[in-house]
Amino acid sequence: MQLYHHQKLDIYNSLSGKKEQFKPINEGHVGMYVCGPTVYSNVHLGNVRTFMSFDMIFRYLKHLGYKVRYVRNITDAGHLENDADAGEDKITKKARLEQIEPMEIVQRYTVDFHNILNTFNFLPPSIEPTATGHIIEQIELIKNIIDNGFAYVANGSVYFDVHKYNENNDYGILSKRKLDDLIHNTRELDGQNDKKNPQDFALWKKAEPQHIMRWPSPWSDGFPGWHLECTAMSTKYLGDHFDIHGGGMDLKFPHHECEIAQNQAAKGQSPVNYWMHANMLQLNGQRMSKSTGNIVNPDELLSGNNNFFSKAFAPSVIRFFNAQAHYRSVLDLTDDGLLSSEKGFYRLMDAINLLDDLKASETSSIDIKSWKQSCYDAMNDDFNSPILIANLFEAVKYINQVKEGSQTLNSEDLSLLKETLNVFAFDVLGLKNVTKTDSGTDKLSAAVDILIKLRQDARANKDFALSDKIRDELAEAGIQLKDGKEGTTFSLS
RNA sequence: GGUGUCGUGGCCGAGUGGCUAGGCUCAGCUCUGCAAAAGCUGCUACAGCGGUUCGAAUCCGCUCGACACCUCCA
Repeated sequence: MQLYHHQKLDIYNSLSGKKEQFKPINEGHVGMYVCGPTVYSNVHLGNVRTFMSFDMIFRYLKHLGYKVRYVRNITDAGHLENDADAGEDKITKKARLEQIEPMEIVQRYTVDFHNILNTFNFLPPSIEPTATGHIIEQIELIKNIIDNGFAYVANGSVYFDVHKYNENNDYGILSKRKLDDLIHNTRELDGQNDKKNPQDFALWKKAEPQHIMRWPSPWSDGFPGWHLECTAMSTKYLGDHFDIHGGGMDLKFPHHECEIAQNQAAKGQSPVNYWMHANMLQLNGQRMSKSTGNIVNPDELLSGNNNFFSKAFAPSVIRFFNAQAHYRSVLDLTDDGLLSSEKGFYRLMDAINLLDDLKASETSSIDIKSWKQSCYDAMNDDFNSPILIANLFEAVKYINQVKEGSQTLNSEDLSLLKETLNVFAFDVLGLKNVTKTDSGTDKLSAAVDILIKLRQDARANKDFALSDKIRDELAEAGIQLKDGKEGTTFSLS
């Protein structure tokens, strides 16, 4: 009996604007697609936040017992930068500047992306397809859309006919826009001469002579339009209709709106049951942006090598910080915020590490079973990780109280508490148990234990000058002693 | 200009038509030789102005403000 049979999960669906009970198309199986990065530069920290949220969602679905196929693509084909650039795409442009092959750029930043995600303890997706590996599928899709009358060829390029589509379909169903409003509010842009209407978007773009990335097609040597790859790859691996599609809030329009239109036009059905959108990450109250300099890269955040933060932060601290906000809320990255999360994170880890030392009693004075269910209730409510964390801190209180002797747990509840904490802190939230003590070596802790013993002896002899000297000098060296009822422990600061 | 999200205590950040979110900070107490750590206690907020209601921070309207999208962006 899998957990999902008795844990009722609600998901906020951007399509309906409501929380809905999650019911997969095939019982026990979940198909989830998340729009991945464009690998033409180092991965953006905001991008990392989005993937971190979906990593947590992936982890929780798996924990519930679902067999999840999680597809997250790599966009390596290059998107049109803008129409004024006459078809030159971002990847080509960067390659030209650095005098190397486009695929060399792609390779470099794909490796960077994976390194960063590994550092943050991400689970790998089930499939990580690349856009360049699915050119044939994209061409086939375009043929379907043309055959069904929703696209037209113009000067070697193919465009999706939004106005035609909107006659019997709702272009704007996801982003809650009206085509009429779009018509009245679209700016005049150059280089759109081939399009019938400015709202139309490219399915295939003819390559200019200087364009290096190009593939043959029935219409021209060129490259696919930038919404098409996700339709091609999601349906190839998850089917024409699948459970969950995720991405950043800013992809809702036009990207995801176009995916719906493409799928509807090519396959006659809307592709996705549950659309999920993660919110933006800000830096000191402002959007991150290269042009204003208000930006920090993931590796700069981890190394402390930046102008925004007072110190380096461990990957798990950043994960914890992220999980303290709901995935649908804007999160503001600040030094104060990270520092306070860091303290809380280590307090949680210290408590978890105390578990093995706790002594079981005959009876329990705390209702661990209902505490455990409240952890599930939090996650079942649209993956509410902040409430989950509030519950984890309840457990911190329990652990410390049992240690102090003001509460008791029997051995059954003690192992249930331990098991549940491990599940949520490590399996679901993806934290790593990096305690301050763990950062030392066995030899260090043996040495500190000797000093602790010497200090005990000094205290027993009322030689407080010596005992305080040991304590204070260790503190100066970054080793903090903690006196408890059961003896003295230490942590590194 | 259009569309959408939102505005919570010293800070961060959940939630919700009547019942303590949680974290960090701060104060007091317990423990301690003194501290630290840990525990306990306290600090009772929901932008402003109207309205609906027995009752609203939670629903509605307006005002102000923030953010996102509308143009590459997670």
